[in-house]
Amino acid sequence: MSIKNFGIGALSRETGCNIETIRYYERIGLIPEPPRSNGGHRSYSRDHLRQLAFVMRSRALGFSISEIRQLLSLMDDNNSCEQLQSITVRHLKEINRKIEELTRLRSVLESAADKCAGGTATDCPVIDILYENA
Amino acid sequence: MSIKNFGIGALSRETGCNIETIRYYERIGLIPEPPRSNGGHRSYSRDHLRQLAFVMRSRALGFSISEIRQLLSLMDDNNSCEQLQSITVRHLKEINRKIEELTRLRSVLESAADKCAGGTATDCPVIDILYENA
DNA sequence: CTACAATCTGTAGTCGCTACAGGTACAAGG
DNA sequence: CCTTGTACCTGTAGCGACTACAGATTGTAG
Repeated sequence: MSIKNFGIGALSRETGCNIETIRYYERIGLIPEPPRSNGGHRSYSRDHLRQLAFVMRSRALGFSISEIRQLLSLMDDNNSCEQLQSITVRHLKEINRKIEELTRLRSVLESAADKCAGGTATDCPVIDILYENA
Repeated sequence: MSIKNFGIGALSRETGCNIETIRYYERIGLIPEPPRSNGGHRSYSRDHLRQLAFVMRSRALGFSISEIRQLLSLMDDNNSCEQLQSITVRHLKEINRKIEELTRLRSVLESAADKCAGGTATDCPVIDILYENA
């Protein structure tokens, strides 16, 4: 007498996750294999939905698949919070690195675009900057 | 009586570009096919080096391969500077979008990491945040 | 001449999906 | 019960931008 289960299409609609992606996550072991109907159709419960939502949220926050795997295994064990925090902090550092990098790129490109004055391509400042050694 | 040419290894050392990547760029037509020695080894000149440096610098500035293809074709034609500028500006917008996104992620993750107080994984604030619907 | 480094081609793997093709299951209407 | 239409199934191939081999050939210094 379980609460009503649902198919992969409904799970996809609920979570906004592509059907192919759901099957992909299952194949690589990020989410558990659900039970099947007699005909072989996947049958999901609320728990599956919750787990998929966790994975999706982690992805949206920029965690890689292998980082998510770590998070999941740390949650299963009766681990201390510290390891989870350390993964998060490492991830944060990486995000900060990316932000700095992009900010640097932006200033280079902005200065190039600003200098464009409608000449011909051969003396375009964009080209100059791309030829420069940074 | 050309200035002395060099092999792919030297080009790799000079530019810092991986040998396999150089061959890859040649295969996809980002850099021209160089002449070959009798035995079939590639023989590069200063011009090749310059072209590869251009491609690498563009990549480092975050341009995609197809964007670089556009830049190259615009340089070949006697085009106006404006098209080059417009590619650059489009690219800049994308970079700004990414910076904003990463900044958003950072604040979410920072607040999670800050709240970690050394409890067990089950009540870790990191986990809570990953389960939340953003 | 020999040894060893450099280079060659071609293919397959990476990551995180996405997009088929070609088949089977299920739910609703007649 | 039967048909229709959709949902779903598996398996494989593709994307971008490389990277990593394997196995053969070439170039060069002692």
